[in-house]
Amino acid sequence: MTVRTRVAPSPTGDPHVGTAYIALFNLCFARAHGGQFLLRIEDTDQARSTPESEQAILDSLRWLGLDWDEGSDVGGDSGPYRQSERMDIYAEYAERLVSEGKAFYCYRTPEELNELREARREAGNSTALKPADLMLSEDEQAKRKADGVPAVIRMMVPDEEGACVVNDMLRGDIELDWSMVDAQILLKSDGMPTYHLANVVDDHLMGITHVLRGEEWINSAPKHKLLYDYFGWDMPQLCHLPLLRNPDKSKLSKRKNPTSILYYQRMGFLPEALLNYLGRMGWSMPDEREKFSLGDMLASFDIQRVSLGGPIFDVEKLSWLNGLWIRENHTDEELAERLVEWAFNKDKLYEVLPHARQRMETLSDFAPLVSFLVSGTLPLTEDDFESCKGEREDIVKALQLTLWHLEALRSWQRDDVFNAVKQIADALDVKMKDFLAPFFIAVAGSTASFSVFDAMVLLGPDMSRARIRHAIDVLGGVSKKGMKKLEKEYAKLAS
RNA sequence: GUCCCCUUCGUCUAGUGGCCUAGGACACCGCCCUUUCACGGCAGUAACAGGGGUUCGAACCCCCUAGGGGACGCCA
Repeated sequence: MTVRTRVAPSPTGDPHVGTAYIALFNLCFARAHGGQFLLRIEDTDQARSTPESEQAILDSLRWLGLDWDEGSDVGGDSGPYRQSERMDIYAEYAERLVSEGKAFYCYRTPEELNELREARREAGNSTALKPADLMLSEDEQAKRKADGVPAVIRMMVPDEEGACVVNDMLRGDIELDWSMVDAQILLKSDGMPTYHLANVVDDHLMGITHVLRGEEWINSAPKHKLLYDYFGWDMPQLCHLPLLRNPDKSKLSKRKNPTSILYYQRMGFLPEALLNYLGRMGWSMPDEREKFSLGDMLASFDIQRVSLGGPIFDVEKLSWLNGLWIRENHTDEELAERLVEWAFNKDKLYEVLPHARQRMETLSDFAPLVSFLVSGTLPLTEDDFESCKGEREDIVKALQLTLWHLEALRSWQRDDVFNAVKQIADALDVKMKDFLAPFFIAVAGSTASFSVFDAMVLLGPDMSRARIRHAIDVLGGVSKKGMKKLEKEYAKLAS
């Protein structure tokens, strides 16, 4: 048995707890059956995958203790399929389908596609475009080709009534109407494969027998099944795991919750506790024990014990569990070691000393100056913002607009953060000095601190965003109506 | 809009036709321990979404309704 997890960097490059969640269950399922657990890094979208974002994922998984087996394709020089000179294998497979009439070149423009989808929706149908919808006359096809219109390769799909039956290890047979399945793009105009092609080809080449992935993939299973049929390959057994949710039950997202493993790391959660908690999401030990290690989980793993309701990620219970791990599994000596490893070490001191030293008269000035860097959520109250200029409403607005801008940031260097904040300050026509005041409170807990930009860089993107979000909450938050208004305003600023 | 998945305390869950007057954990509340707070101990509030079947018997099987979520991209 060979099981794989495909991991893709999130748009901002942060390692997502959802990725670790899926990886954990893949690992348990594979190892509990004496099989292999392989990892495959997704790198078909150049905009997302950078060497740094890929490395961050690998580091995070390793930090959690999720080690993958030999044969994984995790970048560097080791990967058999990801190296750019090998990317053309996907094109070859796509061409093979074209020559067999199972795929076709498509020269349609984005505008045309929008119109076609709109027409279908208005007719009350699904928006799935079929080969027949996309067909151009031979003349037109040749003309566009000659004009150099970008082409993609799409797969042929049945255009008939009826359903595709997909088997899921937890749900049994699922019937999905063929009418919902569109002529999926397999090869993009830049020559890169889409997930669907890459996924099927890689899994086949890697000898994957079982795929455990998130529930959001159920709807594309028919496409994958069809591709396996087209290639004449055996399809792996599928298993769709429930999705981790925000407190409002929507799919776990960083806009509503810290989702980066780095955040939990910086917050001071132990990897074994975080992993333990993820193992409790949608799964339980046969004896209902709350606290268990990866080894314990492995020893009693049974995929049938997965419950299908999407679990809400509850930081409070995670904290309790983390406390249990700290208190019950560490001697003073071990705890001291962990603290040193976490933040109380020379490297971290060197990071902050340049910012702190100008403000020190005695050594004892140091701790209060930097304590916010090793704190979790700051104990703020509304009164802390009293010294800030402007109405409370305007402060909240400034915080929220900037928060969105910071959420969109790809890179978290000092200049990037500075520019993002400055853009909003300029757009709102507020002097930088006044604009920054609430950010000092939110991020450092006080206006008497070193540069808020340096502070945010040291804290990292997720902790910084979480602090700003917390400040907004402390100030009373934004009403649903107000939020819509702000979103409109932000859209205007951003464009 | 179309299709798919899901539905047990506020939250995570146990439960696979009789052991269910539905069990555990977090949170909350109360008491005890304690010079404070926390930890720990004890106790309490709190759930089978609704309606129809099937069955001697249904949280569990079937159907309908409702609610929630997801998918419908040259993202994964």
